[in-house]
Amino acid sequence: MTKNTTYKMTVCPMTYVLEILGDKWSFLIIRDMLFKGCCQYKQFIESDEGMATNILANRLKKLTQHDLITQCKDPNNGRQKLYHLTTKGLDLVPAILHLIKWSGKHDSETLLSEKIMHYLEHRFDDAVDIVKQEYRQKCHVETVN
Amino acid sequence: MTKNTTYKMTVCPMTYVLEILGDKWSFLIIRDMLFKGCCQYKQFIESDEGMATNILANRLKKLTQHDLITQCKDPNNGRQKLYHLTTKGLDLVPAILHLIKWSGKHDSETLLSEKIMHYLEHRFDDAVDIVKQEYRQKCHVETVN
DNA sequence: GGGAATTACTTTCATTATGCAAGCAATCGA
DNA sequence: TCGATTGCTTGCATAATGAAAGTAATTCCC
Repeated sequence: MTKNTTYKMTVCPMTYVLEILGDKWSFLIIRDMLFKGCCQYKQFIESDEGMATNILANRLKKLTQHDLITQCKDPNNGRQKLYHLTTKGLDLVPAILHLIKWSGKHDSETLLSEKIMHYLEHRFDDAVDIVKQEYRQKCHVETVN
Repeated sequence: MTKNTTYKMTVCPMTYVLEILGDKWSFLIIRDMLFKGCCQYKQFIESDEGMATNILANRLKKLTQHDLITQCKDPNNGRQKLYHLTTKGLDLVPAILHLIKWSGKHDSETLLSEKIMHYLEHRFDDAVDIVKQEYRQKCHVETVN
């Protein structure tokens, strides 16, 4: 199949992803895990956006039920739970980076640095690898320490 | 900047895109425009998902205000309006295709054909081009006829 | 060992969004 | 000119959301 072949993309369902992530908060939770290293309830609450506690609990449960994240007790502090992205969750990285790229391109007040923007535009696949790799390292450090 | 350079992706805002598209319906409207060729109010209403008329009107207005779509009168039928994606709207194609790809991969009941799935996995950039190209052709035909 | 602090929720209740049904105005075809 | 089509808008019942307060389990500190 070459690029010039007419290839009708007719049936393209996306209700599944919208069922799980079709709201304002779910994507932000995953973004905070990826880029801010959030893995505790407290950290999400303290994050910029000001999510209500009940909404956070609701979304963490939903994301867990759909196997995008896992919950486990912090071995060093029984009060705390640790939340981590699963492989299924990490699979969202390309989609999320495209959404971020789009935001950076079309939001005149974006906080996205030109450096990162440039990287997303010219080395997208590398960016995906880096984000995943950094996340896995972060996770490993946090769960082992 | 090579792939091996540690490149911290720390500031990655996506509130802008979620402000506009952070709900169940907005993405579906754009998907219907891209893949089902919907460009009239009626067509969106008749589409699978069963969107309420007030919600549709609300979302079309919002997407228009944010310049993702344009509205114009059908020159051949004054009762009808035609809705079309702008360049800014079409810029969402990569993100949407990744969301569709993710849905196809992780939804056990997906309707996405293996053929398209394979294409999304191995020729993603071509898929983006094809979808955009097909949409532009469709648009041209519809607005000129 | 006991009281205060921390963490992760849950509950309550006011506000907002959604969804269905019906209505309305402009346009068109006969 | 009259009914049908199209693209909305309105009213109202129901569901989701959000702020504030409460709760239970654990840990820290003396």
